Amino acid sequence: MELDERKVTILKAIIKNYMDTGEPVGSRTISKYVDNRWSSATIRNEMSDLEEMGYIIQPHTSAGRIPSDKGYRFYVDQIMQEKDSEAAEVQELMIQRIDRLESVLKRMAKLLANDTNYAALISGPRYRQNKLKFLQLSRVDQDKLLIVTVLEGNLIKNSIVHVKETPNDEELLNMNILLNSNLNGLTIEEINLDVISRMKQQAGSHADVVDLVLEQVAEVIRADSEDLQIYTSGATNIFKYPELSDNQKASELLQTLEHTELLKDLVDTNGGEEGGTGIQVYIGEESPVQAMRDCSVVTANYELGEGIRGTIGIIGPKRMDYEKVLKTLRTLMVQLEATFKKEER
Amino acid sequence: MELDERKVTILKAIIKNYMDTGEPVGSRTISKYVDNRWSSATIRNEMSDLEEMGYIIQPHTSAGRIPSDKGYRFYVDQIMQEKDSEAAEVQELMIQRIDRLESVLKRMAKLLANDTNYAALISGPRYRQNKLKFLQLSRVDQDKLLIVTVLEGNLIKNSIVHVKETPNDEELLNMNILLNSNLNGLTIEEINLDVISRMKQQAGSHADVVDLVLEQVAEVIRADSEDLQIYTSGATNIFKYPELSDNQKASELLQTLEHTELLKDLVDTNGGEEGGTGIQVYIGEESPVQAMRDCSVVTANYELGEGIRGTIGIIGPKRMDYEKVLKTLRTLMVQLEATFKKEER
DNA sequence: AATTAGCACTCGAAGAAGATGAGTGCTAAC
DNA sequence: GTTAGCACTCATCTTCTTCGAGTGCTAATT
Repeated sequence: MELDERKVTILKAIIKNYMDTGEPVGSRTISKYVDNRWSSATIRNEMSDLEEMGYIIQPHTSAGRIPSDKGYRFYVDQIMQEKDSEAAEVQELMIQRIDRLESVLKRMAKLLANDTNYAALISGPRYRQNKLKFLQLSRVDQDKLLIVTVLEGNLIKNSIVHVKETPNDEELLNMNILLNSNLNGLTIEEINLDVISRMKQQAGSHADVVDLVLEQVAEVIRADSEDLQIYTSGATNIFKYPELSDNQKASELLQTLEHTELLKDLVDTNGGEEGGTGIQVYIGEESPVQAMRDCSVVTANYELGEGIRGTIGIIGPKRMDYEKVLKTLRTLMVQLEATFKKEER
Repeated sequence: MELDERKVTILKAIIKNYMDTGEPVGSRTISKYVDNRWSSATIRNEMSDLEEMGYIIQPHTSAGRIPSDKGYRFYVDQIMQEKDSEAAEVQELMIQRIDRLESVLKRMAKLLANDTNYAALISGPRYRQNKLKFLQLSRVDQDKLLIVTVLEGNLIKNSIVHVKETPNDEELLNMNILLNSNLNGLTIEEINLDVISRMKQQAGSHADVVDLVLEQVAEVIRADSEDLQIYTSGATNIFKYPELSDNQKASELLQTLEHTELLKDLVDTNGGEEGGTGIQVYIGEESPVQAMRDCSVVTANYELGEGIRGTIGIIGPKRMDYEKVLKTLRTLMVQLEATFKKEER
């Protein structure tokens, strides 16, 4: 059997209606929806076909139909084809200042959740193969040294180490020159024994400090690439959708959103490979995350230059407003990247 | 009427039983619980008295009794009096290293939630009237300066500013000396026009950089004292308690936990004034947060020296295991402060 | 051949009626 | 002061009924 034009019209009508109400929709409703172009009986026949083809489902014998995963998939694929020109108006994307990327991302998640009424998720960027750009030692106390580590991409990390005795100002100055001239531009893998021993030699009486500093630098870089930061917002929005808010499901979903390690699968996938917008839609069973099998998940990858990339995601009911979500995400990505570029300028 | 010994025994028995089961407890249950020391009829009479006195409540005529807020209050007050000597064993409080206080606090909230099976909340420390300890300018790019600001209490903040042209190394060195000699030990209020104009004069050709730096410093300090960080963990634990997990209540409570601004009242209160352990117990209606009127909330204030203080909180059902929670909190506080001191050493 | 009106049928949801039993209050006896 | 005994209450569970939205099928119509 083929999906002729009338079937498509009816399928879309079913999906649209179900999106609004969340209730199974019957043949008479559709008949009215299409201005009685066809009678309810005709619609019934068509619906019967559509069900046989797997696009819609009857929850029980005497209920209307709801879209199946396949039905949503068809709908979404259609939307994705239509290039929407107009951008969604994202409320107040006045990111006044990137003080810390983290805070921008958090605010962005909040914005998204508020704007869409679904749950939003955003992963902090991963910095791969990052290079050292700049190191600075300073004395902050009698026995404490502050190490500021700047990585490629202007990622800044601080650490404080304790030493028996801090070098004096001149020695510090020399150490800073020593560290920077030896280490700048190296990735952590490139800092090998050879480099280290040469530095120690040059450091003379303060070789122990070199050790401490290197240890810290290694830890800073490792910590950053290891624990993936994921921020969520609007998780409780799911209570707005009856089909998700029964206790069992809501509990599972919220628990998943609370434990970021369970969200890795969502964020790890490199959706950008298709070269398109990098936006992916997972409907129901398609989701890589167990607890989201009753939801739809839309993810988008952002890239802030120099391989710094992360993921934004929206989690909502299967009947989410895909059109709006896709638009909003696209707009947001553009703005995020633009804001970042401007700041980097 | 007086609370004689038998009434107290029975009241405690009711509370203990209710804590375990979450179901109203009847006279026969209690009778068995006290090894038939008194018959169910006697218990009934006593229960009738206890109800009249407001310590227990009958949800409906033919149900057992449950403790009222007043009943819990009595019980908790008794526990608080008994000085428990033995410390609770808090799982694996091996905080290997304070890399960033933030991450320690997050982990601690997680720990607490796991350990108690209630929701945990922890507020980042507030730094009041903070003094500048150290400033450092470095060049990281052609047109970018890195400003590292260290405040009293070793709170470190970074910011990057754009300048038309960075000073050369020697000028930078001089500027650092200038900034530190003029600003160290001052609070933001103390940086007045007088100080600023004097510095600008001394800075000569790079007076504009001084402006930029001061602006950043002001912002860093302001941002930090303004937005109070609150981390929550184990929010979904509330689904473990039927009396809290009906959709209405759970939704409200979770929403409150998601919006940190609603938690301010819990964290702002300065419970330490009584001079004791600084632990406070809010039972039901006593809670300052609307959505927690059906819960109990236990908060404790920690202090990490130099006026850096914050709050830890546990949110659970009224029938929470107060004894355990109090013990755990006390232990945790001691350990947190000890860890911090050691690290500061 | 496609469409539609008509009708019997299905089945979940909501409500009513009754059965169950845990738990109480009260009284009278110990 | 304590306890046994008993009538009474009332939430909960089960069963039964009603109701109606929605279907599938058939026969008539275009």
